[in-house]
Amino acid sequence: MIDLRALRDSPDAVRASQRLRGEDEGVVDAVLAADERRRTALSDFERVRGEQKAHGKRVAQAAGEEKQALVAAAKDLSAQVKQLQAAAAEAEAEVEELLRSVPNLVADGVPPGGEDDYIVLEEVGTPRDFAAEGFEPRDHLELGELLGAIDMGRGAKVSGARFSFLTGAGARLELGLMQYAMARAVEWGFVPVVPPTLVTPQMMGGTGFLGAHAEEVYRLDADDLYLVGTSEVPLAGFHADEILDLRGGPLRYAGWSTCYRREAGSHGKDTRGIIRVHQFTKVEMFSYVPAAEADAEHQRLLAWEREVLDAVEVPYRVIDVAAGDLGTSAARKYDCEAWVPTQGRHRELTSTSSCTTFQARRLGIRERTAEGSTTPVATLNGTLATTRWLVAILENHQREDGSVVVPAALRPYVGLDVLEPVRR
RNA sequence: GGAGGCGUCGCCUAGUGGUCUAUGGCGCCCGCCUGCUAAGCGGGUUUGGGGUGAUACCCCAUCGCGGGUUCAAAUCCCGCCGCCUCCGCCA
Repeated sequence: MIDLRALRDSPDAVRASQRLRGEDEGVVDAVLAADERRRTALSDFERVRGEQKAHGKRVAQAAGEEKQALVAAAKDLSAQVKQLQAAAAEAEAEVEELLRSVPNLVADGVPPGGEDDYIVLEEVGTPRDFAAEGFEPRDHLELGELLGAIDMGRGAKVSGARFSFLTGAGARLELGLMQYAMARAVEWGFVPVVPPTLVTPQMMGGTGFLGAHAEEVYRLDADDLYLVGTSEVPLAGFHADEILDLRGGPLRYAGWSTCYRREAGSHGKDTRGIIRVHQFTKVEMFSYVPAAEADAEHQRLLAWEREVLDAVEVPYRVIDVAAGDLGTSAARKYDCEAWVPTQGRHRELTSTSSCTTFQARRLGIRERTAEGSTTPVATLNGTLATTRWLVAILENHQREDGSVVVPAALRPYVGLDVLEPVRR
């Protein structure tokens, strides 16, 4: 949720942000009008409520007939209070609802436009020239089947489309990758966390996932809980309604979790293999920092992502995501996309978002200021590893015989130097 | 799943319908006093919001959360959540 006071102060900044995102600007005037009504209604209620309280004290001290008369008058006041309170609550709710519908303010410098209007910041590494090496690369699923690592058929049998089994070398590679990412995060000072993956509507809404993309999340109707699509949700909720002490530096957590996504809007897209599945695992970084340090922390998260990408030795590029493709909560987002040889294009492996104070406002996460008051913190998140990374690792490190060389950094965690085809 | 108990400010705690502004202590902050770190004295110390874009002042809400009863609710009633004790069931 954006800052109501900031919207009052500079409505044009909010309008500009909405334009950049391709969203409705009219909401700004609607909020301003609703806020005006809210403040009037609140003043009315508070004035009469004050009268009622003062009157109540006189009732308490009176006795006999005098008391009877005072109670009669109190009934009238009580009726008024009830009505004014309801009106104030309604006005309050209206502002709240409108304000919640506004996505985060886009940061300065974010490229305008939609999904295809990203800016490439940097390209790292060089794709292998398989033609020069004299063989046609196999795609990740073909390799996965050769290696006994990925089983989509049985995934579909047991759970339906877009579900897979990782078996043998596939399971070892996945677990090794996650362990490696987690070990690095711990080395950088992150607190490792295994969070719950079922969360309340408050947490899902507070992190911004029940807005435009609500149809992407699984909901358990019987329990009114949601399955998280990322551990960002429980890691943000971890400190909900708390006042943090950030004088000693940012609070950083690295969550490992299974993630669930309905992929409702992507029918027919990436149906082969494990590029886009309903369930995968992920190691996610999450930082709580003073609002003024958000940009600096964002750069640090990006740098840490790149360290792990470098360690798995796949070519990748860094993009600055355009305004129209930011999530509800993000003010700025950088993605790292790995080269996938058989697709001849880059695919997202990591994504780091600065949510500035947007999530913190909704979730009530503040810090104590030097003056003694409280102020919302900034929250940021970034990917350190996901199941999708297996796609890039398998394809980029394959050999002509179908074996796959495990990146050196992962070998101690995977327990294998080379993944070999299995006999059937 | 069943029975009982509990939930008050950072911590502990008093408070069974109105009696001043929810007690009191610890801790913490400010000041005074004091011949070193102690003691004593005085004041302050939840959070959110409104007046109001204000470090002062005034007001409203806030006693786990949400409803209800009442002129009036921390207090009475209902639902939910959490913790503790016990019972049952289960990996």
